[in-house]
Amino acid sequence: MYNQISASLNEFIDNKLSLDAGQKKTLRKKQKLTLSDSLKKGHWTSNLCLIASNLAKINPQDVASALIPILESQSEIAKVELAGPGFINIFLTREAFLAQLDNAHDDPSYFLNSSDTSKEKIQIEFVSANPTGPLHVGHGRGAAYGDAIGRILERLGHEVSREYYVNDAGRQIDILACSIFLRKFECFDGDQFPDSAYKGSYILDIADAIEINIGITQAEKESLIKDLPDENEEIIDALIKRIKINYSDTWSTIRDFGLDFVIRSIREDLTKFKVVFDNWFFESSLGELSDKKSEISKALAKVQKDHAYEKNGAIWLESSKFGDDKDRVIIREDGRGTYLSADLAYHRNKLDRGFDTIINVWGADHHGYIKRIEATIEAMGYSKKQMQVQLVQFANLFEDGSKVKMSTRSGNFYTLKKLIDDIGPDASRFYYLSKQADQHLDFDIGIARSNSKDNLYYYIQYAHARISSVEKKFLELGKTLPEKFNDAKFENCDELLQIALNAQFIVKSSGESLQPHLIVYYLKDIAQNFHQFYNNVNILNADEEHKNNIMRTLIIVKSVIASSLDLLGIEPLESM
RNA sequence: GCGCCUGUAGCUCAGCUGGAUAGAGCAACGGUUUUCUAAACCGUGGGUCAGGAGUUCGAAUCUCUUCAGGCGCGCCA
Repeated sequence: MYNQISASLNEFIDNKLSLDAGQKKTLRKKQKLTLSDSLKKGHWTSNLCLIASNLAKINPQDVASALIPILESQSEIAKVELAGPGFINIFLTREAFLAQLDNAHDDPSYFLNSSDTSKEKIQIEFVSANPTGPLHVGHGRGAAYGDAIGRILERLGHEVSREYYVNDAGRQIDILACSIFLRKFECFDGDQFPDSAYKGSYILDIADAIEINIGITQAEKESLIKDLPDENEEIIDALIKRIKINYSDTWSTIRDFGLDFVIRSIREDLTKFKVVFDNWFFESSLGELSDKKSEISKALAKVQKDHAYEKNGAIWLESSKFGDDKDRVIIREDGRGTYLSADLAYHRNKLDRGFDTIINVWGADHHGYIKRIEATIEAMGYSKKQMQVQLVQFANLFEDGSKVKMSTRSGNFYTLKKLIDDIGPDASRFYYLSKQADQHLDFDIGIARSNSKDNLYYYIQYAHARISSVEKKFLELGKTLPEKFNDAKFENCDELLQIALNAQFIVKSSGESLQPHLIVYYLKDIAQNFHQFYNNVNILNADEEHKNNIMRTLIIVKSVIASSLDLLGIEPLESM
């Protein structure tokens, strides 16, 4: 019906209104046909008359009086009313209303038109946490978000590739290797261990796990930690340098082992969280700047030719010419590349892989980096419109009303694994997704864990479980579940069905805006309406002639809840 | 200083490509179980949508401004 009414409205605009071409175009774009939010306003609502009257400076009633007879002549439409400031409320016949539901249930894209389902190749890069330690609860939000928009975009017909960018080159990895080395050979007494090294207990686990035949003597240890600089960051750099020079074989063994260990544990945590990546892209695969044939060298050479210059011994990218606030160093004075240079090569690699759109999910603290990377993309000759950055804000964890303290420095932080073990992957995902991603989230573990009525997650699951239970009992009576609505006049289901119809529109707008929280709120809405219905209608004891439509309603609501939860990566519960 | 984000009921938040009386959950108070799961439902109270100005037939929504809060502004990653 949506497409049919839309077509009638567009035809009306084209043929029956005296507007110029530009106005008609505006009108077609601005007019909206939406599901009415209350059945008192009919089944469908259009604002066409309001917009048209605005453009043509005529009374909305005059537009309506021309439009209404056209709509009412259609056999599926029972009546059309002009209401409020100029809305058109369309009331369908019962047969047409119920037919929409059967159709939408059979075809999950029933209300989407062809332009909505045009296939795009979309890449989503998310999490991408540095492989220097376990994922913490902050990463969990990005993981839940990236995976959910992936599922939503797939539902809308797009081809989605999920990627994790592994920063396995650079200083932090050196710090990781150094930290393991120091623990492995117990170079420091417990409280002397440098603050600038990673102090988390996982470093000890890695040190325990690694098997190295050679050891180092007490004298060697002493000389290693002798005459260290005063400043924290300098201490770790000095240690790295000394170990690399004196123990190069052991260093690379430890480095490779540690990196592999951390990446494996990250992957395990994500798998537990039901987030699976199609591709793990290693920064190291871009090669070294010293190798002229490496991918990073080639990428840099390309921009260097036209959009870079030398200043103070470093090579600068003219990013300010492409919208950045200032120019940026891509090759340092000492000849090493910057983080941006690797990222530049990485983005070139991604864009060359033929995606229509690449989506970068970043922590919100990186928002200052957006202009820079956009400028880099433009400088390389691509369009920044191909890339979309989605920011994810930090999540604050609360327990019993007080904030859970987290200190990354000391290694004393709340890990994602702990959260999943605590409340399960599904409830975690649900709460992560319960608020717009780019805004601060207060995540109350106490509530998420509780069986109390303020736990919204269970409120929704309970609706699904209740329907499952009724279905089971219905089948136990030896009946079969209906596959269509019949023509019964029973209308108690209609409010609930009207909401069920909205599912496809919610998925569409949540995909277009990349906002999964719209689905969370929709789930709350439909669950609430179901619970009301359940309390009002004694389902299994209802009149036989009504029972068909009631059961059909429940099947549809259950399927809408299940498929909406699926978009969030959550398994519906059959019983509670 | 510059840039981005936020300010809606006591609390946590929806609503923001302008539209019909501003919503929900929790908290408070009062009800509902001989009946399919009471992790539910019903009812009552609660708002100058931070303040001000502007655009419009119409503003929580758009523009400007003030105030309050968060974040970012490296030859770090």
